[in-house]
Amino acid sequence: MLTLMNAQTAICGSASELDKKDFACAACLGFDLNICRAAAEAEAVTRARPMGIHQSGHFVPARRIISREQDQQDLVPVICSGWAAAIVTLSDGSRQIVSFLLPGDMVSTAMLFGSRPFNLIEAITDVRYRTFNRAELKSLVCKQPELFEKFARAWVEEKSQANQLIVDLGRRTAEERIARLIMNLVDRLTKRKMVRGEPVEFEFPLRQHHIADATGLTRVHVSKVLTEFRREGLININERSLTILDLNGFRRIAHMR
Amino acid sequence: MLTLMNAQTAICGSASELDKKDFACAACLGFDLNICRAAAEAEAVTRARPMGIHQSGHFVPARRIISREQDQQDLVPVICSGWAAAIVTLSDGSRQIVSFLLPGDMVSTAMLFGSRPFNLIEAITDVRYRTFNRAELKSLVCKQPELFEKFARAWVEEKSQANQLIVDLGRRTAEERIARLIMNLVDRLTKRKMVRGEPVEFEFPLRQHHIADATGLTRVHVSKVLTEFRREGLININERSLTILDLNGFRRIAHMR
DNA sequence: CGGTGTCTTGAATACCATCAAGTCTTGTGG
DNA sequence: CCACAAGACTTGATGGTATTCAAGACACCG
Repeated sequence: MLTLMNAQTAICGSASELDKKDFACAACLGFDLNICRAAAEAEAVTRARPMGIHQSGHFVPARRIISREQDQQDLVPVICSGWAAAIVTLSDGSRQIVSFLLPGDMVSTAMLFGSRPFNLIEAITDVRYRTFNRAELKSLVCKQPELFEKFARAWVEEKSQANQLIVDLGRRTAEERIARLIMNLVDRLTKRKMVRGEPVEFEFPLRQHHIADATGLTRVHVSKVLTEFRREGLININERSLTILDLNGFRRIAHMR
Repeated sequence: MLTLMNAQTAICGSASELDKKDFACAACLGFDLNICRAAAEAEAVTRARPMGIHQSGHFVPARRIISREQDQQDLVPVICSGWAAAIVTLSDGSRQIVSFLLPGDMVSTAMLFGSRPFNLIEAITDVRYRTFNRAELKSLVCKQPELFEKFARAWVEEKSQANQLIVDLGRRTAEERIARLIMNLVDRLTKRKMVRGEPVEFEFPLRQHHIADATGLTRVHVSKVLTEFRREGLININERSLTILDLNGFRRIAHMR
């Protein structure tokens, strides 16, 4: 049985490059949000009759695929560090990003029930993630009401995000979609304490093609809108970092209509 | 405590017009899919220490609102008969239909966890629905593994539908979106035995503005695409009934790309 | 230095929205 | 049952928005 401690050593990739803290739950940026703590606590609670979850840590470099549609039917991945994207690819090669995954995010709550994801997960930055055994995690979720509540909240959040994206893609302009995507990321990153304030500024590893795939636009048009935002002094992007210069003005665009 | 039997009498609306069978679970078109049977069985199982769910039947005429964003925080509605839509309204009056609700559908599995829905539910046809007490239903779901599995499946299905809609709105043409919407409804109605085959034909109460709101298009453009479909001999719509004349041709449009 | 990937820009085009009639349905009250 | 009004659908003209295509600027890297 792997425990939280020795899971940190069960890593694929060059050992020298990997830093222990990247898998240590106490240091995890998504600690308060994610299920690792709950799983660890559950393990502690049930130690009378030890009931640990099989899990393991993994490393994937930027731009590589974490899991395909058919992979890992019985494993539930959780992002420990880095950004990833859940992507649906159409037969003509066009892509739609269904969600961005940030540290502490489960890839999808539906995976707990063995839903065959028809999307693939791709690393945007270097990503460290942890996988849990699905059956074990599921039975633990059913037994631990507190853990169950955590999943319920994650599910509600996931559905709300999906609904918002549907409305954005169906009824909003290119400017609104891009502004809302950024504001959405600001909100989620703020919860993870990954945003420096006054002015709002944070690591922004997305390429324009990521923004295009997430907003249903083309790369070219994303470029035009972003330069327009820059020209108006709303935001600034460079060196993989995004600064919101005029927060109110930007909010107004994101919430317009 | 209301039971399944006397719930059928707890109906708002003119009693004469309401037919008992419209609420009778055994006659419910969504019987195999929905939670009513499971709830009834759970009641039977736990009769030693009776543990029923407070529920009640309701009637709403076509085009009227079933519930607003803030309504019914502690009630979980399930459609018994008729079609409804979950709609997000933007401040400029434009609307996006997030999902169509068919007999046997829960409005959203997320409601089980008290998620404040930021959309409203509107009846398309006359609708009969049943509401369950949220807290009671939730505790029942946690206790009954079989009921839990049913919810899990509904949850997975709901997420899958949402993801598909995201891809359709983000990356598909008007023709594809409309064709896929129709094929999606065919699939869901087939499961409910609400489709006559050879050629495929079924009750289709949607107005063109419903299709427009669901596909992110305008009413005018929906009209043009539909007449084009008709002109090509793919489908035929009249008298609130839709017939697919060229199933393969229509499938090809829906799945293209 | 060339190679690669990212971003930018402009022009041509496809797609869809908007506007404006006009026709056809559907529902309602007399 | 008819007359009328409101709503639903159709059609064509026009314009806007976003895509596609093509070319060039720029940085980074071996």
